[in-house]
Amino acid sequence: MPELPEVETTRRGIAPYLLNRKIMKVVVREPRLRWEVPASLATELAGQTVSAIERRGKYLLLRTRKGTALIHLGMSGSLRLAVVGEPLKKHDHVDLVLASGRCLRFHDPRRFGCILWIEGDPYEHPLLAELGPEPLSHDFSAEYLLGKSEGRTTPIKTFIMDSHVVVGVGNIYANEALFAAGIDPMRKAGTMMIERCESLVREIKTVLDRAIKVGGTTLRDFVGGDGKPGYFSQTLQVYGREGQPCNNCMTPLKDSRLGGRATVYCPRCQN
DNA sequence: AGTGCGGCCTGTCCGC
DNA sequence: TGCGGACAGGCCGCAC
Repeated sequence: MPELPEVETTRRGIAPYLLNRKIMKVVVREPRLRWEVPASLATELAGQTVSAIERRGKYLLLRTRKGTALIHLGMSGSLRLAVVGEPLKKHDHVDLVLASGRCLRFHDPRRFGCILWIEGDPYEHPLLAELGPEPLSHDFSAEYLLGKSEGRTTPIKTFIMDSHVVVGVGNIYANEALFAAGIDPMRKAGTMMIERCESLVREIKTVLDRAIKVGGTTLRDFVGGDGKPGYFSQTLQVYGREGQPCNNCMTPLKDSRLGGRATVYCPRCQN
């Protein structure tokens, strides 16, 4: 389940091996991802040099002069640098082969991820054009959240997980940030006052920031390892702890479902 | 327009 | 021990 910190860690991990390097060949073993891998990916990306590796939300963009490979890791995807000829693991669906003798290997058991080929400005692509601000940017502020949430009746947790509001806040970090901010996940978004917006924005930034820093220590895993940096190394206060005592007040944590997602919170500390 | 839900997938876990 | 079913979740696309 790569969340934004994992995607950013992946970006940093693969960048040194891809930047200004030529993609010699693209091998698609299993095109049936969330969307079919287009034939144009192999025909157009082969022979191109990667000019930049960017991240927008949980999307990675491999930019070339001719176009952009847009990659999403979905729920179970990962990218790693394999040595060409290295035995394939189950669900190694796509290889981007480099001249160095390595290849960027896309692995995704559940196939919720995608790899698309975009020509023209990738940020005008429908998948990217309507996305909300980056959570770690100054555009994501208490004032922004207050304005955006006005009149909205959806629960605040569902709201902050909406990529059109702010990108990159997945279920785990939504639970953690709401606990840290002392906000009830079920609270209607439109009832948030500026002070609550301030603490929620602050905690979202803090939890993501911390996770990226932890991810940075596992960068070496992108070559020869399993390519899966983890948020599990950080202490989770509520996620997966339903029924256990709140670390703040010892009240048993409650769980419910919001938008079909596991939601865990402290009934005493969060309101 | 906003809200909520179905569907895509497979690995893991649980109960029988 | 083996088996089937529930569950997990990002995010689009649809229905209300």
